Amino acid sequence: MLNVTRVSARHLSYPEKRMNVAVDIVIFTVQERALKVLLVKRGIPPFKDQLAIPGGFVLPDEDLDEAALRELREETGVSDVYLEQLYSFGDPKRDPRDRVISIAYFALISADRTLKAGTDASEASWWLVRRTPKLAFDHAKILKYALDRLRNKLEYTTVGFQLLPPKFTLGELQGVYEAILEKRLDKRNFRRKIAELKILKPLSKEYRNDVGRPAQLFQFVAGRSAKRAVSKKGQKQC
Amino acid sequence: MLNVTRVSARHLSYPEKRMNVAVDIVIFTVQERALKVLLVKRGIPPFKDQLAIPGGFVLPDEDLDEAALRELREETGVSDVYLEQLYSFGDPKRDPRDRVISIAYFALISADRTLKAGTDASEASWWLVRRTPKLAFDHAKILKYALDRLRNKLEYTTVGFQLLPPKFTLGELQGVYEAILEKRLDKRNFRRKIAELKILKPLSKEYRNDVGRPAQLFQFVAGRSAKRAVSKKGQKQC
DNA sequence: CCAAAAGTGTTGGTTTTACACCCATGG
DNA sequence: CCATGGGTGTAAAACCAACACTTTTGG
Repeated sequence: MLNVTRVSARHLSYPEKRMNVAVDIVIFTVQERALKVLLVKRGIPPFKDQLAIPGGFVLPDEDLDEAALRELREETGVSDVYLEQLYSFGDPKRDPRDRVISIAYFALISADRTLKAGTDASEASWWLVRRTPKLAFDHAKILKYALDRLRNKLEYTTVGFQLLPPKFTLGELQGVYEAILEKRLDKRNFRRKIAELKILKPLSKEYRNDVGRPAQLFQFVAGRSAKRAVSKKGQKQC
Repeated sequence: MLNVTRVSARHLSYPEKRMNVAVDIVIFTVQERALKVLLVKRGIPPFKDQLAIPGGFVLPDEDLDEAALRELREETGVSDVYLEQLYSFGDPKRDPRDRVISIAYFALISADRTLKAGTDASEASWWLVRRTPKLAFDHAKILKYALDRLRNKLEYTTVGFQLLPPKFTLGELQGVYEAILEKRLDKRNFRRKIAELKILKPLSKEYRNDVGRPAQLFQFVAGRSAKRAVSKKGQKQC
């Protein structure tokens, strides 16, 4: 409205060449206090026998999110997880055989979920994020991007809870944060911050004890908008 | 590494159907202390004669960023602007005629740049972000998404400077922030924050005076990594 | 009784907000 | 001399980081 500056613009027109569109999903979990990512071994070229982030092509009538969910189900047998679009990668040379645009997603699944066997020969397994081997395509770049995003989101949202089972202890929760941020956090400060968010309900009379004193179990209640989340930028590494 | 959980995974295979891939660019500027967005009137169906965000198809050998830059140049005659990928939209019905995946970008251009005439009949003009008419496709959603992102980035990065000419006053800078955040900021607090960033060089003996006392001109020096940027979450609206 | 993890408050430093007056120029 | 925007400091409140000991259980 209201402005006089005008320029001409090219007409939009339909192109000569269409492209392959895939979704690739960086699936994270935390096991044994370490952040892990699900990788599959490719059964076919290109990059046959190398490890890759799970993914697949978007079907003609599928929304991108649907495609990502479907792939996630196919690879892991799991639905109902946290899933978020990450970034799109479109280097014309990223697939050596044909042009493929990849819409990358990241997903968080809780450690208690065991993955069920899929339908074909490729196998998927969990790898320590810090010890991944060479990956197919530009998947190392995608993984790095996902990791950065996860770290950032941890500090201003409550995504971290997605990595835990429905009932968990504060120690486990802190373990998730420490695994992802790769630093130790102060227990008292951490608990104070979590408490301020008012998003945890203590389960009365429910405790867990492996070793040591039994810990109160909590449940995540998404309730209010979780403003300032758990962050500790400058906290000294213990 | 190290984990034993395994699931089968579908082979990746090349799909039957390819798709159209487009880039759409939300181009912002600040003029007269208001945030504006560049819209083009579509010359061809679908949505002929409606307003849309500028965009076009990705060419077969073009990276996504290149495609966005090219479109930006074609629509505005301007290169060398801030450009960032936003999100990808892929609802199968978003284009009524054929399936088109849109990779959305947002760009910031400084108010001093006048757009040069393009090469064909469609015309582009600046619209107040708060007063845009009905847009073609899902472009209203894309615009909203871009606006949210811009607001957020303003608070923890220095993107705001991209909306100003090379030389500017602190009043102008504050005006950009106020236009985007849609709230008044405290002058002294704003200036203190900017000063802490140490990213502005005062231009000695250079002043601007329209009305009132002449204001010192500054230059943006990208220099150091600009940690905590200008933010004022809970600042009282004056 | 030992080992292990759970649980719990206080203090000092830093950051953020609120707030008001004088200055230089043009008309 | 009036109108306009430029320029500047301080005090109170909120927030954040550092830090150590007691409790409960199992073995």
